[in-house]
Amino acid sequence: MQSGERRTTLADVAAEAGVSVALASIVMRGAAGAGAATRERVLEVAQRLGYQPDSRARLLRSGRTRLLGVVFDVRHPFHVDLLTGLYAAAGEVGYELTLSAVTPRRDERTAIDGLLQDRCEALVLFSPRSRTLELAALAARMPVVAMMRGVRHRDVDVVRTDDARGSELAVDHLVELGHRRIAHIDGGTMPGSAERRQGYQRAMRRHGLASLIRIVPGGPGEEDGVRAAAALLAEPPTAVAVFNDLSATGLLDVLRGNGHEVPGDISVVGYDDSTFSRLAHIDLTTVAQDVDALAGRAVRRAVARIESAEVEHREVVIEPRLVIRGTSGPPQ
Amino acid sequence: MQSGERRTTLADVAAEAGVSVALASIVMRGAAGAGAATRERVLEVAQRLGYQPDSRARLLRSGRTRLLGVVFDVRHPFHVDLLTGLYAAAGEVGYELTLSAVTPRRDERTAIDGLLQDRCEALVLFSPRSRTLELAALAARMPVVAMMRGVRHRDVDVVRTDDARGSELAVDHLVELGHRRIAHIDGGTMPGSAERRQGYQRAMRRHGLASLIRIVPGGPGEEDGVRAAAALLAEPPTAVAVFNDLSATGLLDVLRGNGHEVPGDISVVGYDDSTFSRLAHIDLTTVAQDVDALAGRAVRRAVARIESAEVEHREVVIEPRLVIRGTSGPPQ
DNA sequence: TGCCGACTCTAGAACGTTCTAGTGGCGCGC
DNA sequence: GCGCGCCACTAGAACGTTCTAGAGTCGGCA
Repeated sequence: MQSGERRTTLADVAAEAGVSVALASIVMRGAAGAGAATRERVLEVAQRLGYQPDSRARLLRSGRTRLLGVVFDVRHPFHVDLLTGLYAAAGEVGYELTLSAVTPRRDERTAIDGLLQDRCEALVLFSPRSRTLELAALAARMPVVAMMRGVRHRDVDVVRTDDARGSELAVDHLVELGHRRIAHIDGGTMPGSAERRQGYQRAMRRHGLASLIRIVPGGPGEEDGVRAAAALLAEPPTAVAVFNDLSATGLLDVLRGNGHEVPGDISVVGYDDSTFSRLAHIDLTTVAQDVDALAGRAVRRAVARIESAEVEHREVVIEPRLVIRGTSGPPQ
Repeated sequence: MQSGERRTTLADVAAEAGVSVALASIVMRGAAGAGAATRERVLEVAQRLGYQPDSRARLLRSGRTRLLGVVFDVRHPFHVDLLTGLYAAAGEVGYELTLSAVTPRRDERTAIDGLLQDRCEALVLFSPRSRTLELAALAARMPVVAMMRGVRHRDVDVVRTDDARGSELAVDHLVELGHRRIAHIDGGTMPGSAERRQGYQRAMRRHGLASLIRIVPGGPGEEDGVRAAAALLAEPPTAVAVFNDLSATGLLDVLRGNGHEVPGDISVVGYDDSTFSRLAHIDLTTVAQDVDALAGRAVRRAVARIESAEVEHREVVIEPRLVIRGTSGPPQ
């Protein structure tokens, strides 16, 4: 049905309105240089014919796409939360987003390649797993903003939460409640894992608890929390700061399943403040990343690079915030 | 930095390889009509110059985009799960996906408009909230596949789970366990809500429990489950079939908070088998939608319409499957 | 009256690709 | 030795826009 009739083009509108294509273009773009009467007439005709500009042709000619490519991972609840902020931030500066998802069956390389063909003007990567070298190669071609991960390369911009500080907030909170034997389940090879681990260590030392430092290998998924819980329970601490909310959920489950009260016997603090951690049913004390700040800074940074403005600092670090809910309390 | 040097185009490759642009195009597309030696040489040059085809120009000329537009809602965990399947299904038939998200601050209309400019060849809408009339208007322009929602219009294709059957599965399971006083928390105005409600009613009648039918108004979110729980607890049933997993989670929380054992005092069955319902911590008995089947059928249907193949049935209905986990058991 | 500037409008090139319609050369069969 | 078909390849138009350069018109002012 739609295959037969060609879509209406600018030429159709121009012909119908009795003006040149160029003038019709001017009107459609809202550019200066068209009389009021003509403008109105062209718009009326466009409306009537159901004209929709062809962004491909438009962008082919103008060389600009005003498109930001975003790579996110469907498995990270936090990524999905962040998308909301990113759409809003991009809209404010007149840019569009084009999304490419990493899924269990679609890796980051594929996701990025998909975007490159779209000719977006900058790349925003959520927690990229790619090696610094690969990111640098990308950055040589177009502005690249890495989020939630530090990248040591002068061409790659970074917008992230102060993860070390986040971990410290968690530990400070637990110490304040009276805990001393506080363990940390880390994020394995995930971006941000090292920082959160170091923040934990630093805070423990600051509180004179260096000898009680205990780090259990973990990862980003619920199953990682489950596995870490097993290791932990041989000699249970009174509190645990976990790499992220998902892993914390896995831990919580094992704890409760084994008859440990939370927070009565053990307090648990997550990281990310993902939507599901807010579920009253989980009610997880957690370290919140400031979604709007992260999104806003990332977009503004990408745009600044596109428009080749001077940029002050390559790395933007956002303060985290502790959200106290039901899984943390004083030790017995 | 990237602004100075123009990106390498097909003409550059052709010049460097000493062939015409047309021939270079043939090689890059892998089309027939180029000698083996030439083919190899052109590919080598393209590789060396880091040539990336410009999809805009390519598609502008060929009129094809091989692009499927997908509208999903970041708030629905199930949508995100479904994306995984959709990417895989699209890849198999040589199509790409372009995503547009609905967020709390970006409505469906905006999401769809964004895609229209991308010139995708068909639209796949996850649980669309738009009125049938609007969907029909879209469908007049391009193939439209509505997922997880029935649409009564001959131009709109539908791929959905047999939601009535899903509800029946839930009720059958509960009856089999010995329950009789089974309530239903519905999904309000959500797509699929009416079908799931009717399935519940039908199953109750089939089991001779017509007089015990009890429908509590709900919705898709956790907060809807919380609200419904309040209404329910005035006179608690022994089991509840809930519109979806998120709402069920809200219900679960209130039940446990009020000292009701699950499944001891009350059994709860959700719907969707979203990733988080699998969290051991929630461990929700639920009705699973077949993600791969849904995704596969939706993509194949969209492609069939694009290539204007004859299509047998406008509506594809997938069988749901009951997943028994820890929130359902026999009544006391 | 003549000139200038402002304003509205237009013709045609350009963007990077694909597609159509060829050209030229070579081998083969008669 | 000629015609034919096939293969490798090419020139140039086409896609739907935007942009550049310039043309025409009109009013105001010296």
